[in-house]
Amino acid sequence: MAGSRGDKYYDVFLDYRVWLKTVNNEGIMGEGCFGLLKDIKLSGSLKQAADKQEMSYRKAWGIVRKSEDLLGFKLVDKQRGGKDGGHSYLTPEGEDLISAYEELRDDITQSIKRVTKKFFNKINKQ
Amino acid sequence: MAGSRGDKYYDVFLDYRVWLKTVNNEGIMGEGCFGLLKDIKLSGSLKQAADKQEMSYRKAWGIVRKSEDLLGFKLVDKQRGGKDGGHSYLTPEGEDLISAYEELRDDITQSIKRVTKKFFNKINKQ
DNA sequence: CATCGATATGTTAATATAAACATATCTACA
DNA sequence: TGTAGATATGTTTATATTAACATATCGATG
Repeated sequence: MAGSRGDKYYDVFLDYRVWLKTVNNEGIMGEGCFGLLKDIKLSGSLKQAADKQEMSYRKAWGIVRKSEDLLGFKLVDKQRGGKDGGHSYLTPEGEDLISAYEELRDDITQSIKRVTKKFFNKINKQ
Repeated sequence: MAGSRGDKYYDVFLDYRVWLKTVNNEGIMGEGCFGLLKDIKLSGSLKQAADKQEMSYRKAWGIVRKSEDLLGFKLVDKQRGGKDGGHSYLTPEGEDLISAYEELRDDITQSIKRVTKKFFNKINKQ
């Protein structure tokens, strides 16, 4: 029976989240912002990135703005008007941030995998 | 200036959270529940544990109940009535869970520290 | 110089989460 | 046998987070 003592806990798992935050505990960047920035890099458009991430443009714009406001510098170089209506590109700082974050996330994923294995070994032995 | 390019990012840091969850993505245990269980172990009382964690008894009780409901077994052996009004002790399963979780958390803390160092080295070099 | 499509942003409605309030139940012990 | 103090739980209020709606602006190009 699911959850009962003695089964192998196949129905539970360890989950985690990481954020870059200000010392004032305000979230600068998490998975949402990261995904957005990555898709901006791919598509050259905040709107397209928002669509890809299945969030409203309003929300996506707000996430980027908050992040930039907290950091004090631009992550995205945004242009409006013109034939295509506008476009968005990552600034060098934006590029730096997502590559560092990606590396961070990969590293933590490994850690979590290792710890998860250990955790469930321990639990299942008991 | 805080946040501006070129400073050492002293004003930002990496934060994280971990949870034990059901595959249905319901939280079984996080820091809140862990802290409670630990204080129940120390005090022998859900009420005292709630006070220690600075949360209402109602909330504490709900956290433990949800956790137990999802797992399908008891984490706390609760007795009511009597001279002292009642008491709560961890079940062997509860003991197992907090010791495993504690080990898990310690391990992840180490991982995060290592990754944080790497992250900020990278960021600050750029 | 009108259009189109993306950026920009205020406002309001809907949900979800958490806090607060209220009240009942249990039982060793004086 | 009434009391005290902790467990047990429904209900409601408040708060925070997210989604939805509405509307303005910009500017290369036909």
